[in-house]
Amino acid sequence: MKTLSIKDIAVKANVSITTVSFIINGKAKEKSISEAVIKKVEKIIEESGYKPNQIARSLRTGNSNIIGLIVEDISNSFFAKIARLIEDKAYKRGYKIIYSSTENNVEKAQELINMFKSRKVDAYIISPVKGLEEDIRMLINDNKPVILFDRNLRDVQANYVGANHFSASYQSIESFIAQGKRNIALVTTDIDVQQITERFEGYKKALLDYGLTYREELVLKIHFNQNEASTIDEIKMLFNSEKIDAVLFATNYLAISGLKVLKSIKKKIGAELSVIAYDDHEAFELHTPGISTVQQPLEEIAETVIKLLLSQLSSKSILPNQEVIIPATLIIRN
Amino acid sequence: MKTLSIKDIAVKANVSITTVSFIINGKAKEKSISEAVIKKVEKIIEESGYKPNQIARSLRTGNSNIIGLIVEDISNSFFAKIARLIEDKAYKRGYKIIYSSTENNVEKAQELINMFKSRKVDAYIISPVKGLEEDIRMLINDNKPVILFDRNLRDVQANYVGANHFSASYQSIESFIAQGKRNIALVTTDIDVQQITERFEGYKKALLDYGLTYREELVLKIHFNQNEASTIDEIKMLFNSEKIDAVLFATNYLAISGLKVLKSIKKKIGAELSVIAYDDHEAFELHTPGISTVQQPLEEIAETVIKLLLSQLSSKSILPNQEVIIPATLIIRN
DNA sequence: TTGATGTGGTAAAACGATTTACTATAACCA
DNA sequence: TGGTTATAGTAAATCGTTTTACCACATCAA
Repeated sequence: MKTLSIKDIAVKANVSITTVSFIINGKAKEKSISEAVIKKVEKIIEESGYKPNQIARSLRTGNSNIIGLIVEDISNSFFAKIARLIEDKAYKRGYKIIYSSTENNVEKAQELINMFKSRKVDAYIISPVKGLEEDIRMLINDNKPVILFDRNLRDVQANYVGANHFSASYQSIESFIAQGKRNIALVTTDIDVQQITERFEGYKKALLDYGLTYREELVLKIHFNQNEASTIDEIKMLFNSEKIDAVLFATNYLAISGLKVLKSIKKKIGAELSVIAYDDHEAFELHTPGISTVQQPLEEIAETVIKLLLSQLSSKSILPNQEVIIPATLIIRN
Repeated sequence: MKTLSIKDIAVKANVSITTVSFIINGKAKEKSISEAVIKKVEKIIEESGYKPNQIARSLRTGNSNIIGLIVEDISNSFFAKIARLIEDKAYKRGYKIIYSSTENNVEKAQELINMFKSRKVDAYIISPVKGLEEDIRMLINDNKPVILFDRNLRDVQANYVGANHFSASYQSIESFIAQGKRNIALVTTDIDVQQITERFEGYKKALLDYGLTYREELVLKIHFNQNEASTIDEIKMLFNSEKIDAVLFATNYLAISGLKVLKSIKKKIGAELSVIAYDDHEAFELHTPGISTVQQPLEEIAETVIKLLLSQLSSKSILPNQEVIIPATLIIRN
């Protein structure tokens, strides 16, 4: 069974292709097609189950009603949840989402952008990698709406939606200090994006503001792409070699590795050791005792991203870039 | 900056469009294009950064090098991980993946299939929903490779890759019985797909084989699309009204809700209550005590799916359907 | 009666590639 | 010599839409 084309419909209805096209695209009235013809054609379309070929349509119009979403790793629960929320919201507005993971790898990210470009996606939502600046600038030059989220790039002017990482991190450390903690460690990654450096800056600033000294040996920077076993080893070393009474994990997957370490070395979380994890995860709520976390407002981030994107898509002129910083909240559990 | 077309390259190189196309598609040799021309054109392509328009290409060739992946919910860690693995493997073979979630909703699933169809995806990987039989049959009639995974549909002949749910569930119950448990509950969902019914059958069969009676009031079927709060309420009721010394949760998200309940009603997991969760999750390893789980071999499932798919894609003739059942393993933790 | 305006529609170009069928010349060889 | 084959390449059709420019006829106002 060959798939039907607009031509088949035109033949069946005994009208021109043009007429069918106008009807499909809701331009019938405006193009003064009679009510009778509209009805007839619509009936035939309905009965035959004809669906326009989106590829042909995209080729002609240059757009696709598709939004490309590029994240670091779709299997990370933070991104998976954001992706799902964005997908839902976009879907309701008639846009489809296609997504892919960069694995924090510039080349892969560039390839993805190229793939999306050659598929003529209408807009991009990107959680960027350092090194992608030029590619993103080209998209913007091309007049494609681009929204960065989760992490910003200093050297590129674009729309951005993200949490206030500095202040969330600062508050976390403040809360440790309020509990009387003095030996506060930070386990973070070595990826050089604003989101991560801000968390680091917040940590540092809070220490200094409260008269504590910043000690390099209490900060562990895990190499991004390494396997979990090595991460666990490094964290284990940190805990074995330093006296630590509080620790902030800068990402949820680091916190998970960290909790595994604590479990294995039988270090109890509680009075003698406080833990805060960045980005919530089911495991933290269920953990005994509950693990305090910095919660990013996923729903709000997704909604803001989509809103920004749609306003760009629907406006003829180029809108000024917006940076939306949404507060993250510290959830204390125990 | 307008994007370049094959015509621009042809003009620059002073050859015909045909020649450029042959070179791009590696058919230069076969079509006897001289080495000199090949070099020249390749240089120009390289320098100009020309990338073929995939939309035009798809329109002409009728395929897209894209595989459509349809899952229940991309934010569920099981699907997110499978998706990521499939994405990686497909990517290495030159295929891109686009994915979307059905939310276990037939209409949404149908819409997704239609969207993929009109984008001419080359093949489909589907974790199906009951009610999708006819749509899947149409894809197969259309000669598109289709692989079902995670769940099978009885009324449709297709390739299928999944774990041995019956036996995993049976073994879980066996292990409870070996520990001397007698009041064994099952918390499952009401979605009517083979995967879920098999888990239920395994539960039932094991009870009967070991001389225990199947008691309906120990089986809780949670309505699929309900919010977590109601789920928690129902599970709480189950634990409050029945004497239970072991429980099997048929999905990881149900187990997470269940663990929240146990935590809130302060029921300790251990000697007096054993728990097994279906599909692993970070939270289970970290939980104190560790939660035993049925682990599906994600890597193997993904690999099998892709292998099956690629063999279909590359074979001219239609291959017979295959059903690959992969054993799941019970991981005992405490 | 003429020019403008409205109504109801269509033919054909365009989007950017792939692919089929063709041409022109050279080389070969019997 | 002429017929065949190889070499090097191209023109044009095609995929399925959207959109521009146009046509034919009717109506209306001046």
